[in-house]
Amino acid sequence: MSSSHTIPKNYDFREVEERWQRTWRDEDNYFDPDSKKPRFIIDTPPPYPTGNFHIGNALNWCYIDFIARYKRMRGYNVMFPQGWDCHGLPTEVKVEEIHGITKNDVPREEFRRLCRELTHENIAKMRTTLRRCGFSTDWSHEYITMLPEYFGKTQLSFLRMLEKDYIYQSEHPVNFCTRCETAIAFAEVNHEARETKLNFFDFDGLEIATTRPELLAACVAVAVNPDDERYTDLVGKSLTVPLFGHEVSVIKDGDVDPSFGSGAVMICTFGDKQDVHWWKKYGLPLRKAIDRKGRMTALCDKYEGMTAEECRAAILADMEKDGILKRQETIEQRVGTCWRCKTPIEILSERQWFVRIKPEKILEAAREVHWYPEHMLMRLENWVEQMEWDWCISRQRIFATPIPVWFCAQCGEMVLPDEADLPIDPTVDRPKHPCPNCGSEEFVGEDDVLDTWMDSSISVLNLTGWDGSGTPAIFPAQLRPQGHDIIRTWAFYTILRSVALTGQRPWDGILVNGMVLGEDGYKMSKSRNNIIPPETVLDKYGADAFRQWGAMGSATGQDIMFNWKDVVAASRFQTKMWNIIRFVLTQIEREPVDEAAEVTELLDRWLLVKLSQTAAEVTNAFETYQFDQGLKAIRDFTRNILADDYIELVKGRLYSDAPERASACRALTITVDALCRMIAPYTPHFAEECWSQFMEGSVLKQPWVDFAVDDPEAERIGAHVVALTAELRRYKHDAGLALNAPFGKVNIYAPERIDDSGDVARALNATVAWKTGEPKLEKSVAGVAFNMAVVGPTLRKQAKAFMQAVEALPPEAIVTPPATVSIDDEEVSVPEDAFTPKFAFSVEGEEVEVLDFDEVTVTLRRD
RNA sequence: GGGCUUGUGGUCUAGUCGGUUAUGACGUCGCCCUUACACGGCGAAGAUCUCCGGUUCGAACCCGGACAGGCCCA
Repeated sequence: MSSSHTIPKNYDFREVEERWQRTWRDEDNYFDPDSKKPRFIIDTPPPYPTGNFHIGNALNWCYIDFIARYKRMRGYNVMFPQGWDCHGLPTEVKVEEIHGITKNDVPREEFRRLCRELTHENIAKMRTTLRRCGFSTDWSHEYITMLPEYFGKTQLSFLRMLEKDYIYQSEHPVNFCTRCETAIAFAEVNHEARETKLNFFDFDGLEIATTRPELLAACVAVAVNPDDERYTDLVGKSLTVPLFGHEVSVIKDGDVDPSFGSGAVMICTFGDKQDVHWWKKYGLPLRKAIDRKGRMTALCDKYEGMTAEECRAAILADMEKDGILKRQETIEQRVGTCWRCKTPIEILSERQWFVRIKPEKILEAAREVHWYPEHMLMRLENWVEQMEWDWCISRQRIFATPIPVWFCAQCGEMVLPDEADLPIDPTVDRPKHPCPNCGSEEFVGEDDVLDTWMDSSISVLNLTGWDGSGTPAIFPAQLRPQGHDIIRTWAFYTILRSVALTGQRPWDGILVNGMVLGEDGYKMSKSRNNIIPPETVLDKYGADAFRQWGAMGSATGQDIMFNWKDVVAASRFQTKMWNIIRFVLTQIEREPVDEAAEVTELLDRWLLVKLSQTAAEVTNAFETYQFDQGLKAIRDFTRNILADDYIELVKGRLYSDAPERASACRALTITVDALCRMIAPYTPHFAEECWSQFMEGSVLKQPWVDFAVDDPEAERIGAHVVALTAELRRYKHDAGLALNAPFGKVNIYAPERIDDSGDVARALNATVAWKTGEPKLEKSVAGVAFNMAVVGPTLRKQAKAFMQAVEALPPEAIVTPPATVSIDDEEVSVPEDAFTPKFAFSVEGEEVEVLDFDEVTVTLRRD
């Protein structure tokens, strides 16, 4: 116990949080590789370093921090790393914007340098926010994917998967953004609704409807539904493509929707995924009409060099001129767009690198992982089961991990670097050996780079120390926390890579959190102007209040609406608890407290029972990642049990000089100690500050509450006393009396002897006499109360009739139930505890009021 | 079009292996500045638990359907 001191009247979160953040040392949060403690490795998401830590990230980090702090207190060796997923288009675009250049204006390496520079600045800003939130990050396990030590591992993983035939290159249709000039994966394609024109035109005598006339030059077939009687004669015939003149044949396929457009569809390479499907199925020729920059190719004759949009207008104009354009309809269409720049994607056939997808193996591993909440697994299953193409991992960009491959300029042989030399940049570095096939020393470096997910999908391998020589000793990790928006990307790719490189699942569990919506209920976005940066909340109410909001906003896994009210409520709870701390402190400092004092009095024992139940509830909540329930249990206990019930009842005893006050002081000390520990994962600064008023050292380094009190007698009788007091106070209130007004004489008749140490009398400002047995009152039975939990299951269909029969019984029979009652001439036995009588009281002589409360009868005479 | 998910007082929300009076917060109203706290205390009002049907003695909860919202995807 610390010596007597003054505790500030108000809790100043600004001063307190800043002070503790200065006091804590990073080393305390380091994962210890030599430790004998059980491990708890968290595969934290590496955010994209935009410079702003989004409130959605912050929610995710709150969860992670709750877990990390809880697990440390439980004696685990916790790894809570911080990664940064640096590569990718957004930074390239930002650099182009800042410096007023395009990526081709400066040498490749210079452009990369500018990207790295910006990224470092952004990371620095975001680190500040992380620290302000009070996250217990393990800064010794920070990783930055753009640094050689990380992307060298990305390259190593690439080579390993290439060896295992998981990676191959091939020409295949891919999603391509012509603005970014790069291939992208399906996961990066968004779908947007747009209005467009459906154009009906004469195709060599057949009416065809298309939304993409600019692809006419790429037309390779016309398809109709086999059951469509309009076109049965045409199948197998050949038609001449208007404006271009090449011949295509008419095929039949059940996928053609006869009710859409004219029922005849032209297949082009490639208008959409369906075209790719048919193209493969029927082995159709390939006609490339659009190039990587979105310009029409030489195949398009006079339209060559136009953009797709210009070409569309030109072709429609020409059709009109030739009189073959019949009509146009406006329709709503869903178009795939680039996730980053919103440009409609094209499907181009390109030589690209792919990762083979082996659905069964991925699903097998995914099912070994424990999913919280469980149903999120289904999202992954649905995604995996409907995948049609392999994962396209090559990108035609600059700021990314280079694909570590050269090709022999003479014979085309693929040449790989020595693993010891990684990382390499094949556009700068040269192979150390001549071509093993032809001996040539002329090489062409691969200038494609890797999809950013190739970096981030080995985060857990990196953390566990994977070096290509097998499965790391501390693999798999214990937990992956992430949002449900990236299940089909980050979670999916990580499982895929883990299976490919180690043959195992990457983690024991995955905790999927919801999205943070704005106060208006919509996803936060610039256009809606509903973005709230975490810093705004930190400035106004502090990190601990923000963290409480994160815990309480909604059940884990559900989307959570940002809500200032909840933040305010959180900060008020801190004020409330702070005042409790002040109260307890003044009481225990009044006289030196004997640490060995025993908790002897009824209500003190009752408090400890409730505390013990709360501790069990909070522990269970942490174990199942139900952070809202844990904090709710703490708040309920603190406000209702501790403040409103207990302290109000024992105040009088504490103010007195009664020897029994030592028992209350002891109970309060134990309670405050446990509360500080339990709330520490949620509000570390606040918990430290409270703890430091009483105890030495840091609460964060204390073991988790290990507190179980089993005292059924105190629990039962204490509950009676508390409820009884509440009833009597309500009575006082209803009678228009102040709660501390003198109240006269109260006789309480309970079935057993109760010793409340005089607490009730002091709380009510009354003379209280506890008695056993029944008061000498005249009472009459006024009704009956049924215990449905007994009546229902026992009597089932007869329940209703039974209740009617009981109600019809004479009063004595309700007080002393008969063995049976008759229902429809049948004798039905009366189950135990099926009902209790409701009494009405009448008193002769002295005028006393009677309160009937459970098994307890109270008579009172007001002064 | 498909998958997942949600629908509870004015607002947001808890809850449900089916059981008497449905949780809490904010808001509203009334009383109270009681030696921790007015950022407080005590109390009140306010919900046919989205709708329809089914199972059941009994449904907010289980089943079927409808409607509406959200997310992900085609």
